[in-house]
Amino acid sequence: MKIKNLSQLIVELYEKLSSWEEDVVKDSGLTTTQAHIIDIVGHSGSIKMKDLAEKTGVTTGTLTVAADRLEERKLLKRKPHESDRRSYLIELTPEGESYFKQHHKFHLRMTEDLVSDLTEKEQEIFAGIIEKVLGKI
Amino acid sequence: MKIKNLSQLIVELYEKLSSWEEDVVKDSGLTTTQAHIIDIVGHSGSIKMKDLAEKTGVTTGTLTVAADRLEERKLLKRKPHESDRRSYLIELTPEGESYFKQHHKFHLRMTEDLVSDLTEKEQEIFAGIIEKVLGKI
DNA sequence: ATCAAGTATTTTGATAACCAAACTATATTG
DNA sequence: CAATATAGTTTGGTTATCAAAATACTTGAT
Repeated sequence: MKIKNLSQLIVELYEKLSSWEEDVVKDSGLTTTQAHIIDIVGHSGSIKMKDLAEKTGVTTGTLTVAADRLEERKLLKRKPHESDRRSYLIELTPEGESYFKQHHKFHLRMTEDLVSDLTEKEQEIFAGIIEKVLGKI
Repeated sequence: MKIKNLSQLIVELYEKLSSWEEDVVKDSGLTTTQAHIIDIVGHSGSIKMKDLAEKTGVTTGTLTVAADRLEERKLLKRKPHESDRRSYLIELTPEGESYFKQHHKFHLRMTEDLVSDLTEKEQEIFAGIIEKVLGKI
């Protein structure tokens, strides 16, 4: 297998996933950053600003503003940290949870769509290879 | 194969690729948009603003500004269209070409790294599955 | 040939993302 | 307790982004 071909295929796959994700996020009325934040909080549960900023890959200053927007839209809330008065815990509101679940469902549909031409066997092999690539095996 | 597992794996793979790409682009001193534009022009060669905007997935207004920045940095240039005086052809400068080639090399290294734990056979299967997923077969 | 309609790009006006650095409030440590 | 560290916000500045208006040119129909 020439690395060149494989590289090209991976880039194309990445672009396909990327464009799907962007389309669905924009349709939902959030920016990609906002959706990313909802997704991380949805997965992590209650999380400190600082840790959330780190996971999101932005500075705390950037996150402050993004959290403001999401709080305005009632998708998340800041809860005072019980033992550290400098800190907040970020949590999803019911609306935020609902967005998160919906987005999760989109991923399932997207995956179904993506692998619809693969046999059951091929899907398993695909999963195994991705696990290996991710260093999970 | 449960779609749920596969979906999770695909999301994780996507995130891994995404973070690699972002890291390397930021290190290069360009924004992701700028790198995206260089990449598209590098692949397409001489291309009209309108077509470039479409391929990049932004409005022509957005592209005008981005092209200005890249022209300031001497990575691309506007060349008047020979037969349509409303239009420009966008091309990479030698510096732009050099950036493009370097980025391409990064993709190759990334791919090598990514599939280093796979056997030759597995790499071929992986490529075949991606081709199928992309509708190339 | 001319004039209306269409097209390519730029400009404008607004919101949002993003960073680094300064700032505020609280916590920790010597 | 004082000095230092940490969590989050604010500030000042660049860039991305869009929709809609403006500009300059092309095309099609009469």
